[in-house]
Amino acid sequence: MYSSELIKGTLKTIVLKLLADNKRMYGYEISAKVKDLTKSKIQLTEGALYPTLHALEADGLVKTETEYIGKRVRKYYSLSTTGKKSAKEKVNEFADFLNTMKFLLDIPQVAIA
Amino acid sequence: MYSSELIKGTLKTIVLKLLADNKRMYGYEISAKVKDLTKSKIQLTEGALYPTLHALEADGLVKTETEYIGKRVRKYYSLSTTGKKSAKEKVNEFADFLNTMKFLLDIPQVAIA
DNA sequence: AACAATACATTGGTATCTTATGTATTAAAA
DNA sequence: TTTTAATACATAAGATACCAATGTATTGTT
Repeated sequence: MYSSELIKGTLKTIVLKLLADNKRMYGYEISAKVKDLTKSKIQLTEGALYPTLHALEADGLVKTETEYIGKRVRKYYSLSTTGKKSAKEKVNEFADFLNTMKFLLDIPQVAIA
Repeated sequence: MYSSELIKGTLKTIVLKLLADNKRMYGYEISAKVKDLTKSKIQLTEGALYPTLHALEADGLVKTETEYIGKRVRKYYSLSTTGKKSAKEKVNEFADFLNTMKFLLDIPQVAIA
């Protein structure tokens, strides 16, 4: 787990990227996927995730379809056309930022785990 | 310039790293150095920088000496023993975070500029 | 029967930033 | 020479994005 400030500003990028790769996902699935992919180093809290998903929807970047699994509701999110464009932009911007920070903090190349 | 969310949570790490490399620096110098090193991609605002420096001082991570250049005041910051330790930890944590994000966002290796 | 996991959501609080404003000195440009 | 830009500090108000806590309800596991 990283100190909480670090995650700030990356949540939307993470969500958009996952949706770009997976076509449609629901909230709980997104948080589980992130936890899994990061070996629990990043764990999205519900208080952060759901408001973010709602904001993405309000901005027209994602659309939703609600389904019932038995009696339990499940809300699927998928990227709109604008969302697909935004996903690429956000990931590219982060890639650029990553390189800038690596240079600024003099961080050496690390082998891919 | 990156969208403002991205920078969030990185300011302390940047300041500590610069002080680790330069022994002592003053506020204006820090912001100028960051702007220079990042080709203006990261520009620290005064409203963010000065409160951060004061917080680092309050936490005992940096110490200060005030000097006068003519009639103009200049406040130098340098790392305390705790600050040196903290600088290494923060940079290491951020390096780890960058690798996690690189994997999560599927960002390819980029040639060093 | 009780607990953990699944699945949604909201509220209150905090940290961290941006924007704007303020003061003052010094150097450069018009 | 006067005005603008750069140097150098600082604070206040407001926005944003998050965390922690709480809530509801269903389903699977012990």
